[in-house]
Amino acid sequence: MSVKRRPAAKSAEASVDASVADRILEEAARLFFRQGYGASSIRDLAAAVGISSSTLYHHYANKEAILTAILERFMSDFNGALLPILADSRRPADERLRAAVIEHLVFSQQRHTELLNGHPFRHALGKRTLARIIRLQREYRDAVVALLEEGTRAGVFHVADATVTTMVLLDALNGLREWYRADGGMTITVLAGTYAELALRLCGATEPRSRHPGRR
Amino acid sequence: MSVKRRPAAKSAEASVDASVADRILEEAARLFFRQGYGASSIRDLAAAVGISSSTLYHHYANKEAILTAILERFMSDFNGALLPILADSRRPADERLRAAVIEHLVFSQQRHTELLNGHPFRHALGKRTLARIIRLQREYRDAVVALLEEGTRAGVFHVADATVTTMVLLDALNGLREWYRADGGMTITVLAGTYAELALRLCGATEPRSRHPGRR
DNA sequence: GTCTATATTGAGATAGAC
DNA sequence: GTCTATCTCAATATAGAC
Repeated sequence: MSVKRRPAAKSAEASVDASVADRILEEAARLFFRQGYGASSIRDLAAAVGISSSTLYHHYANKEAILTAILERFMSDFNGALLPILADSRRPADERLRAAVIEHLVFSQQRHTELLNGHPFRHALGKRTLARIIRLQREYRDAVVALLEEGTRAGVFHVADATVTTMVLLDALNGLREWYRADGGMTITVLAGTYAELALRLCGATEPRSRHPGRR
Repeated sequence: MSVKRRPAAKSAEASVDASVADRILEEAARLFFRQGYGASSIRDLAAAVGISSSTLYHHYANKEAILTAILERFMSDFNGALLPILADSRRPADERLRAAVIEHLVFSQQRHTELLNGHPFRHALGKRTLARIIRLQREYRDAVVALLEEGTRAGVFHVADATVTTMVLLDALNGLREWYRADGGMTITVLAGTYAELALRLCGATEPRSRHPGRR
């Protein structure tokens, strides 16, 4: 349970109609994102949800289980959205890459509080859980590598080292959430378009001169 | 004190001739890097250095002061190494970018345990300290933006949005430390060369056909 | 400058009633 | 399923002798 329906990008206030287990995940994601996992106490979380701390333990075994639930749900939803785009063999590689970059950024921004993967959290997770998370990340990464290789074989890309190029691309995409703030005037959609152009450049896609980004 | 001489990339064992304050920083960086700041206790650290926990407080006011010392020393050394490269107006922009990318990666790898900036640590630092750290980061970032703009004006680069392109580049460079392990067969020097090529591509530098990376 | 205690706080988690 | 009250422990930091 608690993995069922969920209003992905709830605007601001806590969902009124969501189950307690879901509201816990929602508030936990917000807290962990803002204050960090270690600095968010079980009591903080209980207060944010509006329940007592012991009620939390009725819904989740412990603090780590909450973090795990957030991460696994996000990652599996994320892969569910991205993998079909990457592997859609009917479209040319550059189109798929462009679409994937945009979806990656838009999806991540819509649910940015749940995007908690990063150095710190590795230390908070048990071995088995960490392994599952990493498997999901690797699945996505491998799909990107495969796309770059396929595109290079097709002559659409010119990628010398698909693995390194993929890491460069993904690190750039994931880095965005560290500095992007929605109130800065740049919409995520516009920004995603810019990133897509840069990704194509990175992969040595032949740039159509008509809409090349090389202007100031 | 403790900010003076320091053997930058000490191979493995603790320096015998270093001061206690320096050895504390060295072991703290290792511990924080491996286990995370929150998960490293003052007792762990004392044990690693081979002193009692109370002796630590003779050298540093508290745990945060140790983290601060590590971060500030690293960042200021880093800027000291990189800013002159970026701003060396005698060299063409593409050469400077290539050199900076390589130095960024090599420097970061040599002292990778000290490279602790990332989401988690922001929550461990006080406001004033955090502001100083961010100022140093911004100084570096601005220098990169300036280089991209200068190179574009000179026709060496074709960068549409220097700020976004800079973030893409820096996020990619900083992301490396999360997944790179020196025992994986790839030397950091080779890898840095690949990153430099990709950086030039990203900036729309006119690729000399003789050594273009577009081969498998 | 280093040590052996120890004070103090706040965390995660549980007991058991309703 | 939710609460109040509490246990237990580990962490930062300090006191004060040598």
